Amino acid sequence: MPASSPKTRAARQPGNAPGVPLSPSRFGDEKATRARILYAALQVFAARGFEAASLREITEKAGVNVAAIHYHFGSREILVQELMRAVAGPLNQLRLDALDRACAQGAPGLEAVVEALVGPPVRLSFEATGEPRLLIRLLIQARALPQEATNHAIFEQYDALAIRFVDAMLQAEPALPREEAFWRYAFAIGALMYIVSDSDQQYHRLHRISGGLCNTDDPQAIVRQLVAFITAGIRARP
Amino acid sequence: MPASSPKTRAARQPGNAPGVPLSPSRFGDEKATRARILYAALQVFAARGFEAASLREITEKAGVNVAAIHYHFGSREILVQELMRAVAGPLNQLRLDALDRACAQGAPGLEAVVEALVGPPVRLSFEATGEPRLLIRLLIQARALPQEATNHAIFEQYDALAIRFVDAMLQAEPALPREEAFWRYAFAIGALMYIVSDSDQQYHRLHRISGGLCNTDDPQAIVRQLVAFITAGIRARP
DNA sequence: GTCTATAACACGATAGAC
DNA sequence: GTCTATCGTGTTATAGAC
Repeated sequence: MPASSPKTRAARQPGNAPGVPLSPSRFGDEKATRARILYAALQVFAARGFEAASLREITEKAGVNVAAIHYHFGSREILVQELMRAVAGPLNQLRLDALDRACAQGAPGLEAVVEALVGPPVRLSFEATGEPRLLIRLLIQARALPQEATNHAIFEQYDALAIRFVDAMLQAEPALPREEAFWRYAFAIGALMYIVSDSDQQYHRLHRISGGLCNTDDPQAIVRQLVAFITAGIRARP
Repeated sequence: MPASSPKTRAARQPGNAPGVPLSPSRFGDEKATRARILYAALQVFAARGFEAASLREITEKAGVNVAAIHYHFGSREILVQELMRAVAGPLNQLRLDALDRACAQGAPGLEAVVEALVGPPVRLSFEATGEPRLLIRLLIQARALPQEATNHAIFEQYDALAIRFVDAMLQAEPALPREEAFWRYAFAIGALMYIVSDSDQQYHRLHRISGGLCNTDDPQAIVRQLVAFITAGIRARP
């Protein structure tokens, strides 16, 4: 593994502006090989898992050569890290922006705080990528299988996000004990990730077992249901 | 892939009694090769993911030969299926038993229903296996990566469980609309799985970001927090 | 039932032509 | 920047001795 120049040159290349929501065309110039690899990697890693996915499947989907990944990223592991950064960063920025907007109109109520937490990921997951739910499925797998490559890349920014939102929850509900606020933040994230991942194309579990009552393809319905459930849960007497 | 006799003979072999909680020794006779393979498979699949794990790592951990898996199970895929069945069956039976016990003392309150839903998996996950949380991590991965092998094996029994518990929720809270009951059942499962998987040996995210306030190694605390949050969420006005 | 040996193939990575 | 060819390794699965 020599520190050859193409790798380091490719690693410095911008390719993806921070804070920009994901979409097939927003990993950079859609024609650029690097951008096409990243989007194909999103699809394949989300569908197969990080360890199980192969670079060959990614390059086939991207329509590029196998060697292109090593030229543009240097290694499989670096590709994973850059993908996670490209996914987690914009998503969390949307949440922080939503929280800032809520705070700009005075001290936000609990509903507004929870909406800022769950609204952006649900909407982004459905609207911003070609196939919905890829994004959340990728994050679920980063959690399900802790790996050095994925965790170090994303945990730091998620920790800061959590503390920011817990503080906002505590400000909206001053009677809430600090310990409960942290537990319930975690419960909220769990409910969010589970429901978004639930309804993938093949199974639609909740839709099926509810006899069609729950439309898990409607992001507005998901957000509405999540906010009602989570706010009531946060307000529960310990 | 000829339908040779050893495979089918091995597949019929009982090896694991239904309804028995999981533990290293309860996949069957602890000395039996088949039982040792199953327990090693639980550990390795939970740690690495279904596709990424190799049979070699499983057989090394079980102290058996590589060929033993093919002799006792026939193929990698059948091993996965039998493992999922051995994991999901006993867990859900514990939940149904707990619900039955609650119903035996008259119509159960919502707290009792939720406790029957989340208590058994939390306790089983911590107490019944050598390494805690292996069990839930396995189920999370079965959800995160939909595969024919895992999903068909477990979804049917989970569907029945869901409907049983939603009915119990509706009986405890007659004013609750049926649609909301299904949404909130899914949210409860999401919160449960997320919190149990959160605190694996390396990261302990919630414990860390809460500054040590939340003890995610205490199953009683987890169940208490889950029940408070979920019951309040279920009772939310739509 | 358990082992060794090996077939048949997919993987990540790299060298080197263009 | 992009391709082909290939190396070395690890994988599932099976054949056959014991």
